[in-house]
Amino acid sequence: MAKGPQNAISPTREENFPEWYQQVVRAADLAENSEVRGCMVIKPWGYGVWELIQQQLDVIFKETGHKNAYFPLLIPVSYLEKEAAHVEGFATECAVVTHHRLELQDGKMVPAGKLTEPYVIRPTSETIIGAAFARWVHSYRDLPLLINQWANVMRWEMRPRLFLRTAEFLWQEGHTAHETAEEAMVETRQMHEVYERFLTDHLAVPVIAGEKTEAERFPGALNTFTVEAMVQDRKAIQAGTSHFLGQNFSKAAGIEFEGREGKREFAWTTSWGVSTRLIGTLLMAHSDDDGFVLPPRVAPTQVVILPVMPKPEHEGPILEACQKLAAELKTQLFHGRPVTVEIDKRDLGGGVKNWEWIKKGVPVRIEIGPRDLENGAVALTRRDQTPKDKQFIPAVEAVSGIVGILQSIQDTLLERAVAFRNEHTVEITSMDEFRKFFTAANADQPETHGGFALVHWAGGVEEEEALQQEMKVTVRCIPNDTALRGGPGTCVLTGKPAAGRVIFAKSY
RNA sequence: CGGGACGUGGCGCAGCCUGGUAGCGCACUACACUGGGGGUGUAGGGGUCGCAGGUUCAAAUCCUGUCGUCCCGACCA
Repeated sequence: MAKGPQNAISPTREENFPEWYQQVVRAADLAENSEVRGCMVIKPWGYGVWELIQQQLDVIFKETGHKNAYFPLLIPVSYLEKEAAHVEGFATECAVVTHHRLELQDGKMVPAGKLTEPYVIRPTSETIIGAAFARWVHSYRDLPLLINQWANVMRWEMRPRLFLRTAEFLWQEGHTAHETAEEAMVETRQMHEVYERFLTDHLAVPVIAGEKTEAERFPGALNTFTVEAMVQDRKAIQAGTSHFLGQNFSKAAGIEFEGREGKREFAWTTSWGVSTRLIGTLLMAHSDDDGFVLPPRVAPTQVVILPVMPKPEHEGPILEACQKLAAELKTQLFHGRPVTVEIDKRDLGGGVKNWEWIKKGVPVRIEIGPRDLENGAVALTRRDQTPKDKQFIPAVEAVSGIVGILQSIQDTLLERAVAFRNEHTVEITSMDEFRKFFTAANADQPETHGGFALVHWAGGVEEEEALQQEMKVTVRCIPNDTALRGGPGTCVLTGKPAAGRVIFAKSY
């Protein structure tokens, strides 16, 4: 029994958060960088998490009346020109396709067959979906149009980070068109609430839901709603946005219909999306210095069974017991789905397997050895507790109790995240305090500092940009929650009357 | 795109300053002993040093360019 490092991940969160993040992604076998700049290979364990996110969100989308469809990857450049603010927002990060053929010249493949009109690889699909909507909508009877697309998009980011900001990423983008502004706003808010609920109930990540200020709004949108999570370095991460696009995109794309009064009207559109960034959010919200910690609802495997077979003669009976237990566990339903179980039969020694699963973040590990077989017991360990907190319980209890245990882990993760966020959310009433809160004591090697600051705010785009310049903080949102929002007060910067508080934070 | 660091077997690194064709730890393979916190021993396999040029009798080591990665900034799901 050699002693290893105390934690499986080095450096720890405290020592170097960005590096810790990279190490967890790798240790948990979630993804790796590929040979293509800024693009990642999502490995089975990471993709398994995405599949669960997808499946569960998809159910909610369908429940709320949406249907899936698929639109082209390539968008004619001219489409982007139609909405001024939109082009400006995305122009600098578009990958452009200019040719449609390769020819061999001097042993090298060179592009040939220049396209008359170049395409961009979609950075988002408002424009091309808008063009389709324009063809589909003729009458108010065709509305609302409620469409969702699961797709990949590409944004040529300057500084990619696995899951958080990759050049290509997977997401879903909802696009809807409505007869009236009110209806479109109801839709926008509905999806905003769906995201809030999903993050909280499924990912165990508490969020502050609210509206973006003008400075942070989606290019071309009239209102943007966001759910903002706090991760363990106390920064904010925008986890899902819903946009009320007004008639900007319908005018640009020509989504017109004949209204009830017989007049031509432009539709009111919305769009909303979440991406594989959710996996990065999950990771930074829950993981510890031993690796990934998965909320059971999105764990590709919820229970791993580790056979302990000191002698060859144990193999038969123990594997049999493992299979029996696995079969029984699978009869249990957790949130409507059979508990997912894997038996790790690999011939690896001692704690090696155990630590692998710890690093991958599997919610429950169950060991079955010869002693347990005699006692009809199993050794159960939860990922939300330390590896030492192993409990020996009768096998039947493991089966009957598994759903409760999974739910308990799910709840614990949420509680911890809520506690962490509350601990680092402060009300601030002066610029001195504000600067102090958002300034690291050690500028060269900034320690973890800051958090969410609730402040009265009456500033505009310019003031926000100034603060971003000065200390990298931005208004994350104007919270919906009236308790957070509070009553009227005095703007911390300008001294002008402010309607309520906003959340400031440094962000990803 | 601006500032900084770096690219040597799967991973982490040394070697580079003072050029002479590659080394360490972990991982991997086999066998044995082990086996409920990642164990031990023995024997092995694997790299031409990101890529492209240049200097040189000779380059991982020097020069130029380029691509990529990481951190900070600007931009962003």
